[in-house]
Amino acid sequence: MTDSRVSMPRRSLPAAEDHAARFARQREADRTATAEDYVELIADLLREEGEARAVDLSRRMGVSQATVTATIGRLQRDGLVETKPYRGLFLTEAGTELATAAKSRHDLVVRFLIAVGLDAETAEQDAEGLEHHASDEALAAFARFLAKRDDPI
Amino acid sequence: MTDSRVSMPRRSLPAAEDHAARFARQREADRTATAEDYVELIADLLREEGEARAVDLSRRMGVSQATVTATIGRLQRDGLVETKPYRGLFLTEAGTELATAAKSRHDLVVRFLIAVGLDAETAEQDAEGLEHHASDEALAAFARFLAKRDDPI
DNA sequence: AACACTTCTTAGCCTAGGCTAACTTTCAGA
DNA sequence: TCTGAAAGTTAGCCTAGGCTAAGAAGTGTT
Ligand SMILES: [Mn+2]
Ligand SMILES: [Mn+2]
Ligand SMILES: [Mn+2]
Ligand SMILES: [Mn+2]
Repeated sequence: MTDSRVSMPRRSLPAAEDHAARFARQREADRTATAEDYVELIADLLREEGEARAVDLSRRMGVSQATVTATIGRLQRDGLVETKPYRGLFLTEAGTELATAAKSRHDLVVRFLIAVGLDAETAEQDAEGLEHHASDEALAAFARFLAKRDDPI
Repeated sequence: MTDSRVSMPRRSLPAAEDHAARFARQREADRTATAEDYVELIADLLREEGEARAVDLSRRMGVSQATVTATIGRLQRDGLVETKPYRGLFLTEAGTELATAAKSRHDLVVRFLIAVGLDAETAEQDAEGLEHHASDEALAAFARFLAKRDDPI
C-alpha cells in the first residue's frame, strides 16, 4: 500500500520484513546477554580471585542467590558452566570461549568509548549494555577508530 | 575479603556494589527498551502512513498480533498509548515525548555509527539495540564527535 | 443486506529472569 | 567436637514477552 509514484519520497520506514529482521536480531542479542555477562564475570573472578562462588555472582550481579542458582542452572543446561557446590563455578570449553569473546568485546567497547570522550566509569557502565548489541562490523569499526587514533600517520 | 595490602594490584574487578549498580542499570534499560521501540514505531507510522495499526506493528516488529495486543495493553496501562480498535493506535502526551526522545536518540546513534565507518543498513541494525544502552553522556560524546567531524576547525 | 476478508481479542501455554522465605549443607572457629 | 554463620538449594510466587489456535468484530464490495 506504499505510494511509489514519487521516486524518493519521505522513505523513513524500511520494508516490513527488513524492519522485523532488525528487531529479531535485537531480541536474539537480549537472550544471550545474560549468559555472556555471567561467563565473563565467572572468568574474571577465576582469574582475579582464584575462584568464582555463586554468592559472589549474587553480590556482583546485584541479584539474589536464588536467581543465581536458577541462572547457573540454565548455563549448565546449555553446556557453559560446571558447578562444584561450595567449591565454586567453572567454565566449560564453550563457556571459556564465550567468556573470552565477551571480555575482548567488552574491553574494546570500553576503550572505544573512552577514546570518544567518555570518562572511565561511564564507559564501563555503558559498555556493560552496549557490548551485547554491537555487531562484528561495528566492533571492527571501533577497532579501526582506535588504531587510527593511536597511529595518526 | 579483598586484599588491600598492595597499593595498585591487578584491580580489574570494581567494588561489588558498583559492579551491581552497572548491571542494575542495564536491566532497567532492558525493561524500557520495548516501550521505546513501540512508541517510536507508532510515531513513525503515524507520520509516514497517517495511521498506526496493530497489524502493522505486528509485521514490522516481527511478532504475532497476540503479542502486540498484550504489549499495547502494557503501554496503555503505563499511559503511553491509546487505542481505537480498527482505527489504530495513538500516543498520549507522555508517549509522544518518549517517542520523540527515542527517535532523536536513534537517529543520533545511526549518524554516529555511519560517521565511524558503518554502512547505513548495519548502522540501522545496530542502532536498534545500542540506542537503549547509551547513557546521556555517551550520546553527548557522540554528538560532539559528529559536530567536530562536520566542523573540523 | 450478505459475505468474505481483515483486524483484533481471548484463552491457554511457554521461558527467562526476577523475588522471598525456608530449608539443607558445609565450613571454621571456639 | 560442636555449633553458628555462610553458602547453596528448593518451593512458590511474579512479570515481561513470546507463541498458537480460535473466535469476535469491523469493513468493504458486490
Ligand atoms: Mn554486559
Ligand atoms: Mn561485559
Ligand atoms: Mn530499539
Ligand atoms: Mn529505535
